[in-house]
Amino acid sequence: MISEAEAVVMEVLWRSAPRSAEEILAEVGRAQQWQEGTVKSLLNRLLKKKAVKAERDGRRYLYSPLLPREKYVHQSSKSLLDRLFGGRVAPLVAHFSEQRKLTKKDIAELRQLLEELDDEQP
Amino acid sequence: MISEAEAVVMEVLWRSAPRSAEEILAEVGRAQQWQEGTVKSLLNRLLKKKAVKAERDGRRYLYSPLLPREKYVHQSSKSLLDRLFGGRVAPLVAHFSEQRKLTKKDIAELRQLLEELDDEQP
DNA sequence: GCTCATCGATTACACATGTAAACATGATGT
DNA sequence: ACATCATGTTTACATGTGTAATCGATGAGC
Repeated sequence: MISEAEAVVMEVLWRSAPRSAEEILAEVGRAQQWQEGTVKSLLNRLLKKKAVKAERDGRRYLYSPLLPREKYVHQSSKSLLDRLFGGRVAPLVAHFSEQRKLTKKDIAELRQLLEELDDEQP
Repeated sequence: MISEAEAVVMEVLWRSAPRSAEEILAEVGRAQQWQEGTVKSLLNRLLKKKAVKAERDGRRYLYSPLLPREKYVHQSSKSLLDRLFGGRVAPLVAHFSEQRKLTKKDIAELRQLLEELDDEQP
């Protein structure tokens, strides 16, 4: 699958695409301390993995995601959930609850969510 | 940190410890197709990482976890949550909800959980 | 005491990953 | 047309990981 460093590049493209390597570097170079070559390498690996595509734009390429963020998020979350929580969501939430890591906002949103589920499935 | 293959060994020890390498192999060997040497290597890496300890028992060693499962679970979950959901729990649950991956049991438990939170914080 | 079976420790090796330098090539200014 | 610059491609290299074979020590049976 796609690695953590690669995912950083993907996040940039998911926010907005197509983008040139230079633009990607500009956006990510600050947070990560990456050189140009690093971003180029990552882009090439992503191309090889068919996670992004590149279209020529004059001298350079513009990159766009092929792998949808939704899919990546789902794969990652499901894998974690399966490995650590027997594939079930409630135990995960319970875990964060025990760690007091639920914000008031989380709680409000969860409540909201559950209500909506009620409405949907009468 | 501790890798996925290593975590498989840890799970065995978290279920019950101390255990000999042989016992660990017996328990994981079926599911994973691991040879003896593989388990030994993983145990050694875990020792080096201070994730387990070993106490002599005659000719062999008995291994026990040093890293608590709670800690491992928390690190892994938090890292995923931060990277993919802005560090917040509700969006993760929403994600699974959209994917229709909330079981009835999940929903019931979440509801329960929220009620308990109400009681706790008056 | 010598030999063999058992364990753990060491070493191996291919592939992934993070990080980047070196190289190639085509566009550009002069 | 030529040198230079900007871009992408190839190669590099250390470290981590999955998977194991081999080496070495140590206790057990003869």
